[in-house]
Amino acid sequence: MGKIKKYHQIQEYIKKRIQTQKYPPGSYLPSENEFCVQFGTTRTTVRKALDELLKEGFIEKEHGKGSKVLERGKYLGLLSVKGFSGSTDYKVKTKVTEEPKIVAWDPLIVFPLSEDEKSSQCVYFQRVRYIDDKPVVLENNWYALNALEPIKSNEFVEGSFFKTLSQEYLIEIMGAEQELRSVKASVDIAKKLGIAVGAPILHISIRFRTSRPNLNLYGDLYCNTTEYPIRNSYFL
Amino acid sequence: MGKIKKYHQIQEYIKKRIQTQKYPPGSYLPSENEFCVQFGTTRTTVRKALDELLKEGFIEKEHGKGSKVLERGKYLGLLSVKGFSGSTDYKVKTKVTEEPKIVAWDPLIVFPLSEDEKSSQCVYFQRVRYIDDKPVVLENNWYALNALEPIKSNEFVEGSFFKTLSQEYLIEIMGAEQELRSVKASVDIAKKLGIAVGAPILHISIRFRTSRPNLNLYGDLYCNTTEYPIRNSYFL
DNA sequence: CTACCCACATTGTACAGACAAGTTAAATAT
DNA sequence: ATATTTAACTTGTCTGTACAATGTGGGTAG
Repeated sequence: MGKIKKYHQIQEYIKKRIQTQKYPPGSYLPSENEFCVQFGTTRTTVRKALDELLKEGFIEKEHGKGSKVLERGKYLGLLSVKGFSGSTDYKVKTKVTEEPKIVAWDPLIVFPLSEDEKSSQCVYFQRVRYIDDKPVVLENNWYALNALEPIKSNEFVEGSFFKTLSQEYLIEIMGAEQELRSVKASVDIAKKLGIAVGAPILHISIRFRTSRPNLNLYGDLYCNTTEYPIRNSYFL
Repeated sequence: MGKIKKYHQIQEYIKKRIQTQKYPPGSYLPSENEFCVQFGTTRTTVRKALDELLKEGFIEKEHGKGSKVLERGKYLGLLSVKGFSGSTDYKVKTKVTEEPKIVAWDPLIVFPLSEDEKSSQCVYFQRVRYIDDKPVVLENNWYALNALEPIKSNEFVEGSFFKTLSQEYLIEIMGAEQELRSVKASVDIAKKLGIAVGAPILHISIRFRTSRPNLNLYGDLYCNTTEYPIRNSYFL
């Protein structure tokens, strides 16, 4: 029985307005009391909704001031290249080296696919990340065609695939699993990253779980960590 | 001004009893109403305390049943070797190769030390983790002497340094930052891990932040990921 | 004996109100 | 004009209550 929870309705309403930039990052939400009037409820319920958004990382609260909309994208615990998003120091560029296209699943993927996924075809695209005009990360991406249509790279919101998912499709990252290996660069990867064959490379296999049922994003990253190590931080 | 928050007192009371095994893992806490009587308060306040413990990962709640004490140690987002703690598949052993001793800070540490830490001496110990009797991880550890006394390895609770901190010193991990690099094995590391010199090795520099002010734990890990990749998962 | 139902304990949601504590800007005093 | 006080508004804490939803075990009807 899909029970309607009032706090959940409020939570989803606010979340949608954040995702669609009606409440842009950095701005303050209406006060708790204003939401009470708007939804005909009490602060207890509104605060419960805001607490959930807090846990999901959409907002932060400031005592005596209000609830501020956060910049989305610092996925807690997610691996990120040192300097990424702290983009003042480095110039980060992304080039799509293989446009999204429909292919068969690649056996490279180390995570077991669901039956739904196996029965579907697969959308694949490849990107290379540059820092200071030097290639640092080679990135292969896959997802099931029956869960999400192919998206042309020139339609990416601000060039970001994840931002596109959030703002255009209202899909959020719920979690991820990763496997990390240190390997020697193959000929192909060495060429694409401009390094020596056999140089030590960090290989990351990753599966993102999303808020859309049956949609997982699979990634296969090769990182040249000699100059730009991978960073990862998280807090409880 | 008495900034004592009632829910925080209850939260700390329950946390201490969990850490000292008065409420052992797997057991159920007293019901919310029992805590209400015990602390002379209402369910709203007790539930706030339990919500905090939920967020900290000490308990989980089961609708209609109660609040269950969780096994501590699956630090969200923490890197762990595949198979670690899922110890049914693999035999994991830890050998302390260098007993805790007082030394000067090692320049290997990539994180900036606080003034407090720099002015203190440093406790160092080294461990090697084995899976199926094969060495997989070489681990250097440091922390400031003025923040925590040296602990002999034979006093570790169940051989675990983190369990010792939690149960004997009531110190919890609050978060961590990591830097990951893929490097070639040096002569020393190759010997200790039983691999070829120059083999690709995952180098992890990590700083744990703890609930004790001024106490950070610094780690420097070298992982042979060819057979046992590093795993990392997290969920929102 | 089995299957069902019901009472009971537990957590989940929601309402209504009170006061504390932090922030800000307008009003006031110097 | 500047500094201080005040008032208004915000989020934080807490009380008290009611009912809903879920899990458990015992009693009852078959």
